[in-house]
Amino acid sequence: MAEDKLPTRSEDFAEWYNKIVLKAELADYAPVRGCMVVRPYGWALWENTTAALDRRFKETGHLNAAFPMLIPMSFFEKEKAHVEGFSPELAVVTHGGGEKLEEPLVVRPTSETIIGYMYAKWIKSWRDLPVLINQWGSVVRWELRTKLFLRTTEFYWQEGHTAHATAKEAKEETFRILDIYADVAISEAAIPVIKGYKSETEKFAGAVMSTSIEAMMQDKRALQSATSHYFGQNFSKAFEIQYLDQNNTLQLCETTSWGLSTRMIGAMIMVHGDDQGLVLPPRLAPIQTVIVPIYKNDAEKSQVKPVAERVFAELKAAGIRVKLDDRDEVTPGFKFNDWEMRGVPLRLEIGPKDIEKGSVALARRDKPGKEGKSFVQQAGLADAVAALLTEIQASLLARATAFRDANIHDPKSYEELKQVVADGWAFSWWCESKECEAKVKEDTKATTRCIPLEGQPGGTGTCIVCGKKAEKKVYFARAY
RNA sequence: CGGGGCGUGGCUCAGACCGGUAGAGCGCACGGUUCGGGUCCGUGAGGUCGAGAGUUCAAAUCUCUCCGCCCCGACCA
Repeated sequence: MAEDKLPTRSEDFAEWYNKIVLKAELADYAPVRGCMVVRPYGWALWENTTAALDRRFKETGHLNAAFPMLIPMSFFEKEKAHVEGFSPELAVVTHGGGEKLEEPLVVRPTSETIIGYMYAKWIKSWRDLPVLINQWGSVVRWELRTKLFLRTTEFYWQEGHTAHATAKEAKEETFRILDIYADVAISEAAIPVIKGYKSETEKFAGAVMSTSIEAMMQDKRALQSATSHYFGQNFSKAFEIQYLDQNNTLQLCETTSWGLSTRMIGAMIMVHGDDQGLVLPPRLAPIQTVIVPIYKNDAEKSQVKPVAERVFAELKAAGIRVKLDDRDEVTPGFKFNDWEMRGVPLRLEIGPKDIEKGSVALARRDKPGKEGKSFVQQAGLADAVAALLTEIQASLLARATAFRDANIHDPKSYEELKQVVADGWAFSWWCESKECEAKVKEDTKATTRCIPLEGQPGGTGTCIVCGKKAEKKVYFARAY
């Protein structure tokens, strides 16, 4: 099986990533260009992520709905920036039922247009506002270069679309959702993300303001992990989303949209994984604890098996996502490696020695080797396991945060910036001009990731590129 | 679309330069053996050699065309 081993992250990070996705059976290549099949283990991880998000959306008053995946081509032409942004990557249906269609239908790359159309129909009065709707589904974008989970032709996501009476409310909504995204990333996925504004060049096609959460991968590249946009009246003008206010005056709505996709799975892989394979955060891991029974003959098996089954039942009853690996055709050593590769946070071993001592052996995925190994009594095991899972979750976040902070630099000169973004992020004053942004990209391939909402030093400084006065500091990094 | 690499059982690849009727390891099935860190032995199933055309008595191998995949760049959640 040697040739099947993962390359190490330092040898070839891109190849390590591809192999891990395939080997851990998160996803596989589909027979369609740039598309992937999300396999059950990967989908379970996504479902846990979506559940965490969906709960928060509902707690903040949002409702789920479903809109068509086919959108009339003409809808895209109604908002100038939107069509310019998306037309290069549209998949278009030209035939239906054997006949050429009068108007081609676009396979949705995002649903602002068709939802905007419906909102225009539904919204008449100030009493109808706000409209807070989310949709779970998939979209298609004809990307030139794809990569499993990070950028596939079709990808799964949620897209929220809201309409409000005032700019203030719409902006509040934009940030409310950004906070939810950051909370899910940090407290569920254990990914320390940075919230911020996108620059003019990086913002969404048709947005007045785009915000995002940005995460640092282990190769120090940045991954935009979710976005939340404020549209002002751009889409309400294009689709005539209007309402009568309390003074019987016709007003345009203020709208937002926001999305988080299966890309988040890619972020988890690249933030936490190690050379053994996946490392999943306990809160989202499909299997939180795997039990590996150990025996070398039928006599031992008959002793070990009932205990393993009892422990399994206890953990399950305690609400822990637990799996009992009772395969007879492979050895315990094989199972250890197998579940490590699949990122299960905690392994629980039960063998003859444990039966004798009334104990079990625990092995933490985040701390391979002796450091993460412990022995605990079978009595009160569920509490001990739950506590350990909580600790692992915290330790993953702490480790990722330390890594991120160690790789964010504050270059003193443009020359130094060029050096640091080759293998890290730069946090620098920037005059917010497109020219300076373009120069950095040209010289280093790094782009502005976001102007962070928090952690601005205050006052003013001088732009790291041109030396002119700058109001804000921005992150420069190479992005996925 | 530009640059690079690659298409041979499920996977990783050998065979190609020098044409002669397809191999290995892993995986898979079955039997036995083993089991606290990727057991070992035996038996067996499994291949339009990416596709098409051409050259030839004969093509995985030579020629041409096409298709697909991966990596790097432009586009992007």
